[in-house]
Amino acid sequence: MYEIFQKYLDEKTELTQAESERIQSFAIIKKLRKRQYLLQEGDVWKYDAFITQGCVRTYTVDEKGGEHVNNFSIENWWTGDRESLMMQQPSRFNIDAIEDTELVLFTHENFELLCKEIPAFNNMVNAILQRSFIAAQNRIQASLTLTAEEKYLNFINKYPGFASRIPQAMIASYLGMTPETLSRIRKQTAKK
Amino acid sequence: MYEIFQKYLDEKTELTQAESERIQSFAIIKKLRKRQYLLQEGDVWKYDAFITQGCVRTYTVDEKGGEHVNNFSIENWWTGDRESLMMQQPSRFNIDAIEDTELVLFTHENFELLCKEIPAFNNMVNAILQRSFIAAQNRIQASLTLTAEEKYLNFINKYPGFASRIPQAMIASYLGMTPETLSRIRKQTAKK
DNA sequence: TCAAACTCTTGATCTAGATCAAGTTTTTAC
DNA sequence: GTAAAAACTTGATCTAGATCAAGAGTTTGA
Repeated sequence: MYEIFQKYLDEKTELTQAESERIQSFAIIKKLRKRQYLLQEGDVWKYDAFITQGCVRTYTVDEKGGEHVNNFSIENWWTGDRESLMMQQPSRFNIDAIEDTELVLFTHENFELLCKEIPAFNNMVNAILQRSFIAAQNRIQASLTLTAEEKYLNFINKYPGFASRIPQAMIASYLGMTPETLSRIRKQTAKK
Repeated sequence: MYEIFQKYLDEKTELTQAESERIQSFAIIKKLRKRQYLLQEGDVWKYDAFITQGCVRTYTVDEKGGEHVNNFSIENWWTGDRESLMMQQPSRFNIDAIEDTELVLFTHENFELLCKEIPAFNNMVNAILQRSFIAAQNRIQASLTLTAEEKYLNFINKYPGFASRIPQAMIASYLGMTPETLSRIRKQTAKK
């Protein structure tokens, strides 16, 4: 499934044949079964990871055992724990597969090497980071200003297709509400 | 007050004399009085802005006129609206000064030029963005998992010094609660 | 220097969404 | 194919925090 990542690169950057090959030479293909962990709380995250197929969630577990979903990532997105990676510290997050998933991994060492060697690659990485940051800001904004119902409508509007492949309870958690509340909201909005 | 920005650069990067001068040649010094806008909703943001002195808030206004504070930025931090800047679209945010404030501005054109010309500068900018993203992720995490009281304690722990220079009502808004609730929490926690 | 305008506190009441508890439906795994 | 486990719904009740209201500081600016 490396072709999917290659296609992504081709869309986002202009690379020479040699550069493309250099990138591919570092790529590690990884497959996850549904429920399988990519990262477990307490481990140090060491990769840059691109999803070519499937869906993954990033979440924390509180003292009472409750799970809080921070993020979903699907094909053509990146995943991982930047904080753990940058600070070389144990992660507070778990990442596991919601569906059978395929990824392209780079060790961060190799990834940084690619960023240094290939300016176009570095620029692409920075552009992605910009967009991730903007998305995070918008999410904070939404959490401060929207009601539960508005958060849900905003979510399905922004990420159509997610609702059908991700269990409702996880979406509820991502939106900061209980599964019961989301169920009632869905019933409400279906009527309209 | 450019020296403060120069000091920041010296701490974060290794620049030649010529590079430092090149950067300074693009710098625009801007002063804001308390309450003065740096950016108003509907305008397109065109700068990269570093605060050398003072404090600024980024906020939105909802249909009912309620203000929602997204961010505070103080000296040695950056501010602005990345989304408006990147997409060249009217901003949904207002930014105004909580105290008399001094900034160093770069037009985004010049800023990008500096990034291209000076790799060390580009690297610094990317490192800042990384940290901003991590901070945003942590804020999302906190908003999903913490109670009102925990959010406040987390805030004063993370940003000691902010509480004394920013009006309580704005902090309450930033934390996603009403001023009344924050006032009661402070009374509560003072007792302990 | 003093009135107007903010800022913060405190109390009473209300409500969106949480929690608790049972079903019902769907998926999974042998 | 079917039993067990997940996933979802629905109802009853509860509660953290919101809203409304009024008073007590504190700042501000002419």
